Amino acid sequence: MAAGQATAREKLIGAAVKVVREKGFNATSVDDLCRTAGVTKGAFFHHFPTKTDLGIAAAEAWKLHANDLFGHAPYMAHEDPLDRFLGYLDFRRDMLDGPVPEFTCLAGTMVQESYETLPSLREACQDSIWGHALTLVPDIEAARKKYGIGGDWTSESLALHVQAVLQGAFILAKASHGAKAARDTADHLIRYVRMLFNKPESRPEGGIDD
Amino acid sequence: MAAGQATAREKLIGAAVKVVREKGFNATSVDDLCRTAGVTKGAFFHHFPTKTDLGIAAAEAWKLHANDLFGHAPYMAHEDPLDRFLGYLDFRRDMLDGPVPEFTCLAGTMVQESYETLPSLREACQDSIWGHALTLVPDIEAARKKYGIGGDWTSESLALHVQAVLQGAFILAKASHGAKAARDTADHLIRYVRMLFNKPESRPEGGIDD
DNA sequence: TGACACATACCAACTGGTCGGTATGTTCGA
DNA sequence: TCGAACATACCGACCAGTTGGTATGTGTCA
Repeated sequence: MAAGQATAREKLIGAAVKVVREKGFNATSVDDLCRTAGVTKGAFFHHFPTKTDLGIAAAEAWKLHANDLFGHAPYMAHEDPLDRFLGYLDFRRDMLDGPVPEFTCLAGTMVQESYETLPSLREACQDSIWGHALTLVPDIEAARKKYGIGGDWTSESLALHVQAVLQGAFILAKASHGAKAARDTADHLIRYVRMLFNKPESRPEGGIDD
Repeated sequence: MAAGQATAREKLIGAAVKVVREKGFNATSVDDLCRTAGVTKGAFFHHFPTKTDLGIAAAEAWKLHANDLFGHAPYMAHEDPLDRFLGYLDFRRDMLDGPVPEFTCLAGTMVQESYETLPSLREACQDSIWGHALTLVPDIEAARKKYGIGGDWTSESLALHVQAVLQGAFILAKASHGAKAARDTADHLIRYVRMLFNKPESRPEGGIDD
């Protein structure tokens, strides 16, 4: 609290974010988490009444982390709301590289294992996913107004669709142990959004290849 | 195999499909599965060397079930390949009703918990997802030829994109304990495919509301 | 200033119960 | 009478969570 180092609580949340994304929530034991965090079991249950409560805290931390990361990314400097939205999508597609456990979503992983059995964790995951998705709504809404885009859809639903496609991309990446299918599906998403806003693929030279 | 009733093996696979979709793979115990199937533990380990092997068998059965269900659905009667493809998408969106555990994907659920820890199960899940996705490719390919649709994408990638969006829709449904967000994201997918094929929303009266 | 009361952070050993899996039958049709 | 298909009883490992304790503040009042 006062000093500089991470507390046991923070170390445990960090360990949960890491290990749960690799093994899933149920397969991650409290001992796993303590070992990874470098703390004892006593410290664990001092800070969290149950393992589920650590999951909830991790989901909250995950949302804050995501909103901080994407809220301060380079593309946020764009003046145009559509440029910011498209910048977000490009940024997310370009994140789909490196080891699979490093770009997947903690909340999306945990909710699959908890939605019928751990209501409080399910709720925390929903809050994490929705809480991030809805940060996109103002830009989408502004872009629609600015460019006069109508259509039979809401800005909220498009923001959630973006998250859905990314979550689906993570599953393909996990299933195939590689990111190619995930990148391809992100490209389809980007193509869709550009079509919605009448702004088809613009860059004259893509540069990247697979 | 020979007689009429389901064998213990078949009952166990059926139980796995049901219970794993509700609770996840790791949270489902062998005793759970035996209880649900109405067989004993001896029967379980007579047919499957490990719990993982039942997961693998369930993933295979899941693929066969899906390909049978969608291969014989009403929309398959359409002559036009694009109508069949769009019929598939409508059918899948309309399935997003009723209890969440009944429309979600077994393979997508299991792969999240196994991709880093159980290679053989991960592979079976990939085979299940890809094996179903690729059944869409011939119709997509034929529709592109018939209507002269080009674009910088492959038919395989679109087939996988469809599965990705559905998988993502399932996660939104699980997170929100309801199907609304899932249906909305399916609508975005349908809108995208129609735009790709220059066939915007056609029905004069949707009929359904939320 | 210092000593007492209290709170926070953490620790190692332990517990009751559950887990996946095994060992050893029993049943029954060919 | 043999083997496949089951059933029953059981095992050691591991699990989430508990216990009783220590070390280190922190506020407060004589």
